Amino acid sequence: MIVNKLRELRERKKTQSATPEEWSQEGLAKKLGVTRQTIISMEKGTYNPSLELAFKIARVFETSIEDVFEYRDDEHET
Amino acid sequence: MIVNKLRELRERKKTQSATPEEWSQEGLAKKLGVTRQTIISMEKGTYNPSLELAFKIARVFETSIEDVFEYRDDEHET
DNA sequence: TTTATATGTAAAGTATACCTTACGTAAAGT
DNA sequence: ACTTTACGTAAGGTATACTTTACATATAAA
Repeated sequence: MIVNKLRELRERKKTQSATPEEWSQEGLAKKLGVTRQTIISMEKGTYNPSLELAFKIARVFETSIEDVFEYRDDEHET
Repeated sequence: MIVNKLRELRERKKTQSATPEEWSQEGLAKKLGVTRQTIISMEKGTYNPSLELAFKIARVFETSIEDVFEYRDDEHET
């Protein structure tokens, strides 16, 4: 299973940025070229991004994929 | 677009391993819990893995996602 | 009270990751 | 010659990432 720090990273950017609207869900969606629904679902953990989107996210937050997303083995794997 | 070093990494493991069969396409597929078709398609570049599979791959090759996969912007993006 | 901004939910559709099965080829060993 | 191992291709199916549209709620500002 994959957990992410998306909301945390976004909120941090929002408070630190001179233009917080850039870091609303909608602003982030625009930066990434996806819809707001996609951001919501990822923040909720409803689904995981594709590898390509994960790369874009890491780039936007100026960090690595491994810093945004964490992979944990579940004991119940198929 | 995403490019990967899968084939290269797999071949290296194959020659360096005491048990090269482990690192055939089929052997790798078993390690990752996917089918051989999935390995073939990724090595060919036909499709990109999910983030979860990318994590598993990095783990199996004892390295990072960024070391296995590279993200390049194309000029022609939607 | 009205308007704008940010967040959330739901449902139906499209694109693609991944699976299953089946067949083809080439090399190496018996 | 035949068997095994590794690699490849093709086609149809399932799961899920992502889209589109529409509606709802809370807050802050006019």
